[in-house]
This record gives sequence, C-alpha cells and structure tokens, in this order.
Amino acid sequence: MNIGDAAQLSGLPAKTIRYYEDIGLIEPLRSANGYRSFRETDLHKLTFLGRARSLGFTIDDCRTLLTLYRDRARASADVKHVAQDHLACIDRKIVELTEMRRTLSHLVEACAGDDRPDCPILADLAAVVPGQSCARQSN
Amino acid sequence: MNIGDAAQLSGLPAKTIRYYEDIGLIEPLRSANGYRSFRETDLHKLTFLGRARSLGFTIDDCRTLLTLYRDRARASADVKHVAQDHLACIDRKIVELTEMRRTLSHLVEACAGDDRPDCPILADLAAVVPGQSCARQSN
DNA sequence: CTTATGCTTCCAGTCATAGGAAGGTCAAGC
DNA sequence: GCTTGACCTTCCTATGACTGGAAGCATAAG
Repeated sequence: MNIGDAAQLSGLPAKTIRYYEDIGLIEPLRSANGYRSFRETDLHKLTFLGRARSLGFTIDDCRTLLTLYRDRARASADVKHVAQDHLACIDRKIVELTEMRRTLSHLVEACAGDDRPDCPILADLAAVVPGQSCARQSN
Repeated sequence: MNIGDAAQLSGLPAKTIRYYEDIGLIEPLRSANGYRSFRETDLHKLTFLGRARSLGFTIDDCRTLLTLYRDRARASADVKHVAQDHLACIDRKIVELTEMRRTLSHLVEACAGDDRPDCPILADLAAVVPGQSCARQSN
C-alpha cells in the first residue's frame, strides 16, 4: 500500500505520515522503486496516532502509548497514568479558558459598540493590574 | 528605564520585549550606550500587550488593538468586533476540550489500572472508527 | 583592577506540521 | 513509442510566539 492509500485510510495527510516516519513513530517498508510500502500494522499505528492526537495527546505521549501498546506485558496502570495526566491537563485548560471567557464577555457586555471613542475593553486592557505577576500563559 | 526594569514592571521577559520591538509592536528609544530606553508609554503598551496576550489574543489581534488604542477617533464597535470574534474562538475551544474530556474520562474510568495487560484506553485508540474523516484538529 | 551583573546582537531551536520546488515512477491513451 | 497526468521521492523553508545560548560591550561594586 502506497502513502496515498495509507493517508486516505488513516485520515492523516501524507505530509504528516512522512513526518511521523521521520521522527521514528512508524517504520514502513520500501518498495523496489523507493516508495513507502505500508502494512496493516503500519496503518493500524497511523489510525492509533490520529485518534490519540485528536484527543490532544502530544507526540511524546503518543510515543509512550505506542510503546505500551506494543508491549504485551504492559500494565494497564501505566496507560491509565498517561491518560490521567492528560485529563488533568485538559481540565486546567478548560478552567483557564473559562476564566478568560468570563473576563472577556464582561468587557464585551460593557462596551457600547457604537461610534464613540470610549471603550471599556481598551480601558481595561490598558489598566495596570498591581499583582498580576503570574498572569502569563503557558500557551 | 532599561529593559530589565521594563521587564519587571510589565511582567514580560526581556526576551519577549525585544521580540515585540523586532516585530514592530513597540519602539523604545535608545540611550547613548545603545541600551533600549523605555518611556511611560512604552511600559503602558507592554502592560497592554501582556494583558491582551494573557486573554488569548494573538499578536495580530494585539497589533489591531494597539492601533485602535492609539487612534482617538476609533469606533468602539471595531474593538468590540475583535473581542467578540475572540470570544467565539474561545467558546469553540471550550467545546472541543469538553468533548475531549468526556471521551477520555470514559476511557479512564473503564480502565482497571492494575497489572493486567488489558486496557480499554489502548483498545479504543486502536479501534478503527469508520466515518471519522473530520476528526482531525486545527490545533 | 577584578568581578559580576546587565545590556547588545545574532543564530538556532521549539512543536507539529504545511507549502512548495525539483525530479523520479507508473498507468492510460494515442 | 510518446505524452499526459497523477503519484511518489527528498530537501528546504515557513508558521507563531517565543526561548536559549554564545560572543562581546557597559556599568557598578568592592
């Protein structure tokens, strides 16, 4: 199976698949003509990766999960641990975004949104908040 | 005022401040020795930027907001528009994350988390979902 | 005079790809 | 046999928003 089919079936762009090979997540065979040749197991891994990425796992998480997946003697506790860590991370992000949303929606509501030059949004953004040293984001 | 003080007062790393000058968000003066010299207005802008960034506005949003901020004849409607767009974007992210959280927490709950090799998390990640062509994320 | 801190510029790296150029391969149609 | 077009290859560059580090001045304290 060539990369095009693998892309179609896994739902990942060909570019991404090549990248995943580059960083050692998959190791497809090569045909005589130099084309990548994907086996069932490769496709399986790609689908796994696509799903894990769409759930927000980092590439590094994926590497760990793939190793655990291949390891028949793994403990499910290990996997659960990775997943729980990620869940906690998601929760933090949700809290952060909700906080952001609340602040911003207050500002939007307070803004008349007409032609007058006064704007509470800008006024607030410009206000020097005294103790905001930990307001920075991890992004 | 040198960059160190500006960093301290604005809460932004010096590196970030230099970067902001690089991309034209601020234009501090220069002392005779070549050091950047920050005025009140520069500090004001930096604080503005730090606050806007921590609310999740992109650098491009910040550029727009700074322009609107300097322009005394601006319409608050313009600002409101930028803010509302961003609010919608935040809402989308929250929905996405909540969805993710729900799926993942189901998986975590279903996982025994012991020494047995069976793990529903891995099983689900490996499962080929039939019509998942739009599962990919914008990141 | 030394030491230490602070400032400068410039170059490279991060993450997870995406875009595109230059060129080889393959199947179909004429 | 030849052309066309789709598909594949590698390699290089760009993204966003910084961060890290090296090499080299400037300045203050002891």
